[in-house]
Amino acid sequence: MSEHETTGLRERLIEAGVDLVAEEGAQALSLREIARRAGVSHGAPRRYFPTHLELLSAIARRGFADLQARATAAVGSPEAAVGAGAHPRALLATLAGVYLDFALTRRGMYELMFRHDLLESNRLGLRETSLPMFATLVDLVARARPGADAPVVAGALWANLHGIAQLWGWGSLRLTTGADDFAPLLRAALDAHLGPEDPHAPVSSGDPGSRRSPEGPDAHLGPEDPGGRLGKEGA
Amino acid sequence: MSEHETTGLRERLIEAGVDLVAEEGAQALSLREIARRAGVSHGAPRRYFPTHLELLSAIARRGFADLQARATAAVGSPEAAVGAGAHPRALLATLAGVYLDFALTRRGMYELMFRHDLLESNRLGLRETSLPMFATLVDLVARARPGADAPVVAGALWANLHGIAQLWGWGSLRLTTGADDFAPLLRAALDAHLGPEDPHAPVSSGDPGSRRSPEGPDAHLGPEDPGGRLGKEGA
DNA sequence: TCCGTGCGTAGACAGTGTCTACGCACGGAT
DNA sequence: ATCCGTGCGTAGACACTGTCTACGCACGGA
Repeated sequence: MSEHETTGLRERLIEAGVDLVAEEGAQALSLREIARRAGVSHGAPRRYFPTHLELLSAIARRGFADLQARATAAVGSPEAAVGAGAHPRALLATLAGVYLDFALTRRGMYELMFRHDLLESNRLGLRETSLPMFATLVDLVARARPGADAPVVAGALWANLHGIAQLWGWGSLRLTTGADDFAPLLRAALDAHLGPEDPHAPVSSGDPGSRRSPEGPDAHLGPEDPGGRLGKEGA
Repeated sequence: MSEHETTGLRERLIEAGVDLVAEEGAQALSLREIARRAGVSHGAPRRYFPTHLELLSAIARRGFADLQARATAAVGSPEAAVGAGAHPRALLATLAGVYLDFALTRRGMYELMFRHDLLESNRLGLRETSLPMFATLVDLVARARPGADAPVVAGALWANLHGIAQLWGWGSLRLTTGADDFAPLLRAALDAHLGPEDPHAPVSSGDPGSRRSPEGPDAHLGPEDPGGRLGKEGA
């Protein structure tokens, strides 16, 4: 109650939740703890979020927006990027790297985003928040594999990324594959769904250095970072 | 306290949990509700399971054993099956179908099995319970794609199945792909990781009827059902 | 017969989400 | 200038949860 409370309580609650899930994980997001962090009593959130799930959904929406911002910062608009000479395969590798990097660095937020028992995924446009990123995924897949059923391939690829993120996140894939990095799994998934290597790529076919794009995707979003105001890193 | 309580309380608690998760879902698995179902007081489970997570882990272990039993019932030992003339690609399709069928019919149990925050995944050999099935997966992948890095490809394929199971389970993939069945996604994943179609398959290449194996995997485990004593379907 | 030990009961405690009643301060109308 | 109403946060209650601890009861061996 002492600091700069120029912003409304609703926003403060969401930001407290974003901070809390980043620090303590998804299971620490109790209604009362969020209220404590925001400096209000446990009954206060009810004025803005009638139920616990709605508050968690608002927090998760920030995560979706954050991920979306990172994606567009990395690959930009697909038409513009492809028109500028970028290859869809490389853009997809970058996008997949951004996705896995998000899932494995912001683990609590990613876990919350896919805990559908904690979210009201059906209402409130929460599901629609992840649709634009999937649309760009479909677009890039359609360009990378012109003959295929793009939505199905994109869905299978998304499922593969999600599965790698989760199974790698808690160590199952590290145990079974013996690898100490998720890069080979990502490579395998991309090669599987998009073809082994870009066959008629005029530049990257003879350039082995371009293969490290799935390993170091953050090089694309370091300087600009237009999604900084979403998470806690912008406050 | 009235019925046939010849079995010990430990077993009764696990079976009550298996029933409960099948009927009400994973979030209904409270310690006190399981005790209520077993007809004992809320403090009784503590004698056998020092903490809630250990009881949940025991229940999840039943799920892993159940899935494993269905898998071996469907494809049997890989060496024997392949030796008997079966093709690894078809066996993998059957195995994947069994996996997805399990995940989508026993949804509560599958959710519990991969809620690592509810399980003590690191101890107690719970993680080892899923290793033999992954070993057969690696074996079949090694036979289906001799040149590839089998553990990595098998890991990526497993992640793909897991992702499809989860994303399809709560409707995301149905929304994005527009399909009303997960079969095209499963086809896409198998084609991606194992090659588009078995190139030198002498039988199934011209037989479109063999393609329905991912859609109807239970035909393999109807009669024998060696895993019947695991879940509630055997009691 | 007595004792000890295994096993389940019962109550307490802190914590949770939800609901309800209560205040308090601010702004417009009289 | 006074009064009222309404928005907003407080505080307490309720049922429920997981964990801990003390108790009792029945059964088997000495």
